[in-house]
Amino acid sequence: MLQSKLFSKTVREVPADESSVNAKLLLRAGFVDKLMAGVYSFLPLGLRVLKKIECVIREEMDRIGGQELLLPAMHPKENWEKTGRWKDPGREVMFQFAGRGDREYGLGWTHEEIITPLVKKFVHSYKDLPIALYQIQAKFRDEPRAKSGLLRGREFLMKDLYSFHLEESDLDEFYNTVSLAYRKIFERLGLKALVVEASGGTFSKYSHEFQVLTPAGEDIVMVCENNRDFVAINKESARKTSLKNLCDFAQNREITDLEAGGKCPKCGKPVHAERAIEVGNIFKLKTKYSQAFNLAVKDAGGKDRLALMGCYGIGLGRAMGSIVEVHHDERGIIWPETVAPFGVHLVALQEDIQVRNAAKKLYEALQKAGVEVLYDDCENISAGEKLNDADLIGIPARLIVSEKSIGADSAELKKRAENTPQILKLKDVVKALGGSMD
RNA sequence: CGGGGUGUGGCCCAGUAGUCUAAGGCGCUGCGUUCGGGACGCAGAGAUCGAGGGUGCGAAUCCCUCCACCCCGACCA
Repeated sequence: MLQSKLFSKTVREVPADESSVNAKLLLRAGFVDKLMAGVYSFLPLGLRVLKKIECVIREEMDRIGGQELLLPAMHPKENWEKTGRWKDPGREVMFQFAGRGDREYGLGWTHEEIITPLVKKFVHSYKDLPIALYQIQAKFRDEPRAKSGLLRGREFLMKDLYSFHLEESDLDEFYNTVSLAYRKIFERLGLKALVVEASGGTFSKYSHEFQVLTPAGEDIVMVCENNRDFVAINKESARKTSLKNLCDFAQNREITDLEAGGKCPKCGKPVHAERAIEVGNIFKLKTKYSQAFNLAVKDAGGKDRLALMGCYGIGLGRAMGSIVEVHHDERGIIWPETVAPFGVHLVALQEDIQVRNAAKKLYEALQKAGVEVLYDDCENISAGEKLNDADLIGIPARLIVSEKSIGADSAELKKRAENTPQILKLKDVVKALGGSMD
């Protein structure tokens, strides 16, 4: 991609009304635009990141046997009346409106009311179970207070997976499988997630949240200092703690009666209170919705049995915002390679014709080699400005071509998070970036 | 929904004891000079001062109502 053709531009001034790190950086760097509180447009740069996140999630969902589908965003009132959620909590969180002939509709803020009757149409026998269906789609929630940039929105992309089982043991096993898949997803996204016991809220009593520790978070989690994930997150304590005897205790403050400094009920070590953002969660719904829609299947003995359900969500925009909260410095974003909008940022530092030619050659060679490259070919822009923009945008690898480097028949390859560049001969650049010349 | 804050060209803002050509910076357009960490000169374009109402000869500025955005709290898969 030629940067001179890129739709969005970086801006120098911090947006007036934003204080969250992710909002400031994503807006300044041109990844997103705010339409209103909690509702954002994803610009070309931001959409690339969102798609990368989507891709990671899709891969892991497919890997555990999930089948992707796409449900409607607009729902008829009737489905929601079946579960009683048109009034409560529908009245608070659901955008509801009337169409032609006063027929009432709502925008989906979750999809149990749609997926359950859908599954009922196709699944009649225990032989059809288990089944796991997921979608990646916009959710709408009339939040009392949208806030913190992408972290809490009124319209946001979410991956929601629903599973259906005959036996409880099968639900339990799949719940576990999803939990492991989620760990993998967040790891791939560059997010160190803590698995936390939580209340099921309006959904169920059985749930776990995947929490990323950050001061930007809105939850407080109580975590045992010997917690496996917590130890892994805090590298310092990891060195001190032996890897044996690790604990798995962590609870959302909403459901715990522990206080900071209290003793872990599992291992007796002190418990810490940490601020965190919930990037994913998993629930066992059991028969709550299969009952409402009478989703029953014949078991091997010919008897009708209600399907057992689980549901599992990840907010993509929230994940993106969380990544920025965790991966940035005073200069800008530092994207993990897995979600960076481009693999490398090629910067031609001067107007000099030799520099231009060398940069253009590199650009073409890299593209040919399958490397995603953003080429800053902008003219009449000072070196400092280009470098600052590159820092802000945060592509993890940067390739600088300049009068200096060209004299040595080389380019500088620099990691976004590091200061010292690696000097490479032009012919070796493509290889260094993981491409090959043919 | 309670509390606090803010609304002035695309962006950041000055101006709020009332005087009408609303200041500056960024960005944008043109010309020239620059070119390794946010360059410079000259010349330009661009504003229903959040909205509606009111009081004045006169309102960005005073009064009333409303709206939006941000933050804290409540709430929250």
